[in-house]
Amino acid sequence: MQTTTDAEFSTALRDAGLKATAPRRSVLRVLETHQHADAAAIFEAVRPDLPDTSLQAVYGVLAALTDVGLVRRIEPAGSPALYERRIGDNHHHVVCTQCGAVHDVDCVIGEAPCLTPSNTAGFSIETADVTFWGVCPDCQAASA
Amino acid sequence: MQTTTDAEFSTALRDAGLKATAPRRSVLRVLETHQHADAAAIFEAVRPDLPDTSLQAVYGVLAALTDVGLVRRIEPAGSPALYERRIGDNHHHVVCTQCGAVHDVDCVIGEAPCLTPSNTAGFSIETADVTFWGVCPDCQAASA
DNA sequence: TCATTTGTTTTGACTGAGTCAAAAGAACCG
DNA sequence: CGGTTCTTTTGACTCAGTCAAAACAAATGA
Repeated sequence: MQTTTDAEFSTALRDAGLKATAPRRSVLRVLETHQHADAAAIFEAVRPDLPDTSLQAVYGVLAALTDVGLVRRIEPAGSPALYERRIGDNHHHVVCTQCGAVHDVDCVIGEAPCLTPSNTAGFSIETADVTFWGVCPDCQAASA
Repeated sequence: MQTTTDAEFSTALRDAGLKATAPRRSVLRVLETHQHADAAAIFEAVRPDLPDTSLQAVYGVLAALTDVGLVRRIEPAGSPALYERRIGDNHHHVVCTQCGAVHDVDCVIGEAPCLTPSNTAGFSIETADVTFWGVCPDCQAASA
């Protein structure tokens, strides 16, 4: 159980130029325990706290937090967008092709892997997404 | 202008275990010239040839072709699925963050880059998607 | 502390992309 | 050429997300 206080969340929000509101604090708190959650899951997790919150509000909060860089949005092919709070360390993700589970994967080689394509077709490259696809330990066990 | 014949497309389809039908040949032909096209664009390109074809048929054809490996499906975050016929060489893609243009990028280093994550969290890794994000030459020129 | 301004959240309608199922039709096999 | 199997068509439907306007709350400064 991590114990970031409401005051700390509020400070983080204000430092990012956002107003500190209950829905935003609540979403940040949910993201401490729910890694790689989609908007619907975050909404469900927030609801006990804030029963009057709507899914659309969660979308709005997530868009605001993503804009200022407090959360990161990932969109694996075939699933809805997922959000995570671990940011700034350029890590990647591995997705289970059977159950859809997502885990973090540290950088492949060195600090900024795969950021040096051989031919860039004239593009100025800014970032790279890397998504690994495989089978998670649970699904491996289930099929054995 | 590439000149794959209908007979050649038919053979390729049958070799893959599919029946050789007009919509499938037509989609394959469209993919020769339209790299990285989405289902709607393919549908439009196919329509002059086959006026009675529906978008749903195109979805069906693309799903069948993807299943047997004749085309590859990519899903950059924020755009609909794109399809391409260049397969089997493990290349990646660079997407323009401004206009959405997609170009191929050859493997970063060696033949199968980024396929060796440092910690796999117990997953058995099968493939890796790499998507680069940047600004294409046209958009660079437009903003200068 | 209160009023004002500005930024958020709520509400509800709407869109885009894609899936699903059943019926009609076309390819392949002998 | 006939029969079986695979495809395509048609149409309804779902899911994820966006958009706009009105109601509301947080920060600012008097």
